[in-house]
Amino acid sequence: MRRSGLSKTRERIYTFIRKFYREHDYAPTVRDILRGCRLSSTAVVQYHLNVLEKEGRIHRDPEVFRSIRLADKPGISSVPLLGTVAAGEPIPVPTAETWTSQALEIMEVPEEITEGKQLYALKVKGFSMIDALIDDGDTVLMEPANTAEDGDMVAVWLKNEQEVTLKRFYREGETVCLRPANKLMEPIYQYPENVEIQGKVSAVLRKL
Amino acid sequence: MRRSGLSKTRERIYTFIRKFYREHDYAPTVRDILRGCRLSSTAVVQYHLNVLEKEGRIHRDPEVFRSIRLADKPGISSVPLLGTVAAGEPIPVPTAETWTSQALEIMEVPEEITEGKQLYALKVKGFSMIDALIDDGDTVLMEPANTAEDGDMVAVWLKNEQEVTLKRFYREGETVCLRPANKLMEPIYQYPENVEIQGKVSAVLRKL
DNA sequence: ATTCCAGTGGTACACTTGTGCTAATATAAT
DNA sequence: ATTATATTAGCACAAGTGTACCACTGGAAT
Repeated sequence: MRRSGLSKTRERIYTFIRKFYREHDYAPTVRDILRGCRLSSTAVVQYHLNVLEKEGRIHRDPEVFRSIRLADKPGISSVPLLGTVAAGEPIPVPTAETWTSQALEIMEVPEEITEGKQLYALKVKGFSMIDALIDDGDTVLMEPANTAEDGDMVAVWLKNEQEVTLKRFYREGETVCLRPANKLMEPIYQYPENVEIQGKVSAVLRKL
Repeated sequence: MRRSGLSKTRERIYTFIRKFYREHDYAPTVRDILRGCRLSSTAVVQYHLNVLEKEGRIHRDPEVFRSIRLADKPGISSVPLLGTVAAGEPIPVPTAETWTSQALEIMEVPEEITEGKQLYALKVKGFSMIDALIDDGDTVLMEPANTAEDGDMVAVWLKNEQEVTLKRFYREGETVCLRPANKLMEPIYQYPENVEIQGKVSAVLRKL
């Protein structure tokens, strides 16, 4: 008998449960495991399930069919809400530590929006970004960035003006053109030395 | 029978399943639902589960105990994208059949946004709603409604003008005041006979 | 040897569960 | 009123299911 090391059948059972969960999104029964692991007695399965539970690797409710749960979690992208952004304030740029340590809240967003990228969220205060069609109370999802491509919606820090605005970014010869998303309003032109890109706006979320 | 609006028992069953999942991490049986919703026949539960499955809100494997799975992953709701909305077009109002049958796409959004409510999504085409801070290409999440409270952002159909706009709704004596979200722009006043509420705007989603 | 124990096999019981069937009721449309 | 459709009700059956029980194997410690 192997005192050190893991029981082979028990590991096969455990991995089978994982596999079964991936394929069905619900737990297998004792007899599902029996067939899946080519065992010949429900008692064997029962025995190993009891051990696995005692080891804390699974949970079960007595007498409830398909009640096996793994000490495991589904992966949804959670995004830290790092603070608020208002007119005249620089946007806080997150570091590895601030990422979750000083998060006010963890927001859960679909992967569709993040596309796997590491984003952070900011709550917009005031109407200073209304020309970017961003309202008071909206949430913006930011992607950390120092540079931008033409057409990107970026958060820029204007050194002389000492303020942050959200604009679409275009290079035009020697200057930089910053266009509001709202086409009714006029673009502004700046020298590259005066603009500092703080991040790309990846999405806007408005809850009414 | 109510053709518009959702079956009450069916919604109770659906929310019970969600609640049960939150509490147990596995699906309820038909009889769990029966007891939890204080119904008196498994056939009633079976009937509504069949409808829910036809509507695409749940999935089941035949003859498998506790095989109910929600179309919504935990923390994420799926919302049918029913079409586009542009100036001069009425907003399509969904019925039970159109819910998933004619959905162009199923969008996944955080449950934080839907708050459990049954919403549908529309893609905005053109700039007709820019005074509501809604851009071309934005997605609006609509909640079906015929009435509105003061301050609600609603989609209204103006009969005389034959067009839909998104505005904030206020009653002012005999008339109805419709305010653009953009405070730079002027509100319009209408007689109640001319406005027909098509739904509440529950959220705005902009992907850049 | 003997004892101990993790692990395996086989089986049976009592209960649970999805489903099918029939009937009844309620509301809407004609 | 009549028809159609949605919903509720009661019940029975076959199969699925967790669990208890007993017997057995093989290696390790004594």
